[in-house]
Amino acid sequence: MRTGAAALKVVPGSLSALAPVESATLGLRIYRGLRDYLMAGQLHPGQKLTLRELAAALNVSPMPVREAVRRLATEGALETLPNRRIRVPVMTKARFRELLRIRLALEGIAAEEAARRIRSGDIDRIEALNSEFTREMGRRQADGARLFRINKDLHFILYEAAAMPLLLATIEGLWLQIGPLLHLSLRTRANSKGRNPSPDWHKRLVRGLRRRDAAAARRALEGDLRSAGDQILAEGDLPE
Amino acid sequence: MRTGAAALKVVPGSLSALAPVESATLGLRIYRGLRDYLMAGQLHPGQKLTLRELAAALNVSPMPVREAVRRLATEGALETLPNRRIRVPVMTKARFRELLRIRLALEGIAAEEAARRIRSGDIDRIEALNSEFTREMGRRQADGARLFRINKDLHFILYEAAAMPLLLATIEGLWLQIGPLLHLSLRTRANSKGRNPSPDWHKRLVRGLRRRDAAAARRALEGDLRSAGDQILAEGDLPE
DNA sequence: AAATCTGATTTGTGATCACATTATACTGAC
DNA sequence: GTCAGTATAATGTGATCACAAATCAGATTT
Repeated sequence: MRTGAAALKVVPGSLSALAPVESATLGLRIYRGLRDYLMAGQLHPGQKLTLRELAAALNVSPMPVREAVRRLATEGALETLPNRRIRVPVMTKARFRELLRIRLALEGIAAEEAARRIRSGDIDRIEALNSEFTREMGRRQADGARLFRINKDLHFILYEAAAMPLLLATIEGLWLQIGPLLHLSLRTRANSKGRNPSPDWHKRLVRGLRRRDAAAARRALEGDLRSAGDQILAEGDLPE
Repeated sequence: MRTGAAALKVVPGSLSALAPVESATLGLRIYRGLRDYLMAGQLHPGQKLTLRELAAALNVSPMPVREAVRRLATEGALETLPNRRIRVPVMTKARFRELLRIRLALEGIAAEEAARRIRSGDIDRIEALNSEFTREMGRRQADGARLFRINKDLHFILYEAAAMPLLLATIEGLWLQIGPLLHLSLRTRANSKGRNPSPDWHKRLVRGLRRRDAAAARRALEGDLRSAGDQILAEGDLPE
């Protein structure tokens, strides 16, 4: 028997819809919390953290915090300096360009594969999210956090449709590193609306998906990543 | 001051060649040991591990072992089942194909970039390693472990020459997952020598690098990965 | 015989403690 | 003021302990 629930003799159709009892370890929940916090841009680059401080804020012992922090460190979302200090990594232009190049390759694969396998319902969901996205983009005071969330959901519907779990995990790791910056850029881009000469890559993506055109889907996605990346690089906030 | 050594007033040319005192945490050393052990194919897929067992074998407390194991788990080199059990992941054909596709994309980028930046001395080193490789390949009883090590060193000279640290770390993570399998395949391929119609991809790679031809270097590397991958898939040892 | 139950053992997880190392505040000398 | 030196506080690391959950062996029932 694997779990307590599985030990019951399940009569088909009677208990099969039972929600599995959720049990995550403390370390895992703290990891997720910190991850979302980082993605939302709530921790700024260079900021130093301490285990005891985090533990006190979360009301747990330093132990599970240690685990969560070390996991984020191996994913590149945090950094342990040789002095054993923990901090949020600073994004340099070189690091950002490298990240972008890797993303173009991997998310491009995901786009191609998704174009072949995605169900039309998921294309509808992407289209709906894009409507929300452009609507929020058009507002006078666009909500950067909301834009980021919508954009992220939109992209990950695509990536999940590729049905490549290892690729998905790798892409998630990359987003974890660049998330906060995207967050900033979206707000800026929204405020500088009006003179936006770049095509609507999301819309092109949807068209490519509907046609099952893998190459077109990849081109649209690459255009989206590149335009966002160029914008961030052009803003000049990045050191080095 | 960062370290004790740096606190000394270093007279240029007198102490500057002092070897930095090496201090790695226990967890890090255990991680490296387990990683090399996994890469060498000493742990077979599906094998179950326990923290206390490893700790006893290494003569340390379970704590640093826990850290090393969890790090390997986030890198995909180990697996923690929902039952909290730890085991070496089993490689399925689907997972292997996905891995190969990601490797083609990322190691292809590294090959291109390396072709532009590599110094001729490193090309010589690659050429020398390839000589060793073909020599070992030609022996009656080829040493699979040695073949794997030579092949790995050869590839990583290339990847380091690309000077993309993030890309390098990602590629290392991928090798960590396929390492054991390559290990097996190389032995098999060496034993089935004679009827080997595939071109010498390593040699083509060296030629491409000398010509600074990024496209040729990528093609050669892709050919190498594909031929090794096809061989492993054809052997049929992989489940599912 | 095969399946179910039950108790003992072992597992990973989290808390607490000890310690070497590092950062920080403080002092005094020039 | 600026810098070297020192003492105090705080940090990450690793060991040890406690505990719930999982595993396994043997007993019992169907």
